[in-house]
Amino acid sequence: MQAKHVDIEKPDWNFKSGGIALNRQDPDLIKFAFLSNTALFGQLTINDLDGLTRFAKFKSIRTGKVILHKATPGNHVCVITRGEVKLSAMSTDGKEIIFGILGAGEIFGELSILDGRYRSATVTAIEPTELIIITQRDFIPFLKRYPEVAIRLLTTLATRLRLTDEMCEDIFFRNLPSRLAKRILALAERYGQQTTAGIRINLRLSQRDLGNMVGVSRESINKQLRGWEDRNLIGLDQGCIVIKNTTELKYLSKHNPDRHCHTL
Amino acid sequence: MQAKHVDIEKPDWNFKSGGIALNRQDPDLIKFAFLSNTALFGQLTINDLDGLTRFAKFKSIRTGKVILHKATPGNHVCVITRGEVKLSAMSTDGKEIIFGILGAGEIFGELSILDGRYRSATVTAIEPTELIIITQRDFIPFLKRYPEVAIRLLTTLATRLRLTDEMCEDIFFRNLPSRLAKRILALAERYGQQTTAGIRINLRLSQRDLGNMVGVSRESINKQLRGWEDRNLIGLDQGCIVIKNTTELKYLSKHNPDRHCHTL
DNA sequence: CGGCTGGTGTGAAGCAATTCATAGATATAG
DNA sequence: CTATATCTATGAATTGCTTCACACCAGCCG
Repeated sequence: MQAKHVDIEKPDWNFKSGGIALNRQDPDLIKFAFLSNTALFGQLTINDLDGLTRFAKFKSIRTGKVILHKATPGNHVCVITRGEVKLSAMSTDGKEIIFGILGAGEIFGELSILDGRYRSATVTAIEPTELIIITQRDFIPFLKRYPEVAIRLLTTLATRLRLTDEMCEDIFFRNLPSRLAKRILALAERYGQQTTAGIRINLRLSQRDLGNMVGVSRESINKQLRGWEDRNLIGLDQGCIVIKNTTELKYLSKHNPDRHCHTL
Repeated sequence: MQAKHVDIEKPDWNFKSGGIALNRQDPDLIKFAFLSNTALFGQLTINDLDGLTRFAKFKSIRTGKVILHKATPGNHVCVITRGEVKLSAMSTDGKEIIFGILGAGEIFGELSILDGRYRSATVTAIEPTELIIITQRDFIPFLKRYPEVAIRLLTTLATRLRLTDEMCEDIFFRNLPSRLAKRILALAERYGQQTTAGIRINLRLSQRDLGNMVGVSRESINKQLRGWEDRNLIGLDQGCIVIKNTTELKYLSKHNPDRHCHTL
């Protein structure tokens, strides 16, 4: 049964649960089941979470659909129950930068809730995605009532801050091969699956996406990947990258060469 | 009276206050006087703050001294009561990236407290600086006890996350002139002082520092600044940049040219 | 005081990565 | 089941910025 599609930006949600197997059960129970598995809201009882999810809604998003737009106002946070989303920004001339990818159990949209400013990035589903949407009205009082959740959220933001700091560093300090190798290894850390051929990254990423994650052009990614394929460092399996020589890739990623080393 | 110098990394602080006019008064009162003026701890009473500052220490730092080192463990946060510090990271081959500058009333060192990992950046005093140092042992329980402070800290982190995201965007999307113009205008926003010649940026920054803030070489900064000086967009006053034509600089900063526009 | 260190100023040479151009392969929509 | 995007592939031309090399200047310190 397909969930009714509702535009998240317009607050006319008139359904309580959608697109999930537990469709006909008590919505509060479903919300609890999801949230109690997240790092942020785990360790809380269903009674604790009641105040948080009273006005919460479910929503399903199709691959490729934008969930929220950078530079627009927003007053809700989203918890991902299924799927993957990318956080990104576009330049006026059509270039894109991908800040990161979030998956099940993770939260986004909290920045606008916290500082009242426009959304800092565009969020797009890159897999079929299900969300629980929590309003600011529920969220902030909840943080005040459960300071340990506020502190866990602080930890989450700390982690993200570290990641973007690191992204800046990498762009400054490393060249294309080093950045790309590092990113591929990071992706493998999260989406990698051991196969006979090597570690398969189970995430459909175009070369353009990869370029936007690392800050180089699509063509450069292509040439680098082909180069590595020729050297048998990586391979392709149905559009997914397979790492065949982790050691060498790690070497490339560690090395931050600014000269005095051929980048082959 | 010069405050005794104490190495912050070694926990042998044996003084309670230093280098400030109120030297001989009650240390708790001094701490309160400072903290109640900060965005984070304002609106709290001296009794509220007692639990936070029981083990807090003062410290003064001379210009150029490193306050804490990236990639080292740490279990204290610092509140700046006077001066300016830069957050930065170094590459293996000696390049530096400056993430930002913090001044009086602002806090740093909180990331390691929150996620328990090593310091994410090196912090260096770029002016004579005075700090209140708060231990993790005091800080975390305080956040739990005063959730509104935790939420204000969340807001602070949200702001910083936006800034680093924006930094990544700028490096991806903008070229040197655009980035530099934007940064200079941002500096003017904070350190600018209206003079007859224009807006004077009251902060001693070498061209190298400026380069490290926008991610280009010292030489490139030099050439760009000289170019703008020739066109009378900016001037120099005792090593400080003076903005003479804000309109034009704003135009340059907004324009994110990737071609089809001469960057002179 | 004279030597050293660190900042500024500027051209020439080099290069990593982009842009451009083009073509085939592969999806996705209608 | 075509048609229209979007992705991959690749070589040639271009370029913005870096690196290098050098000269000059100011402040600091033993």
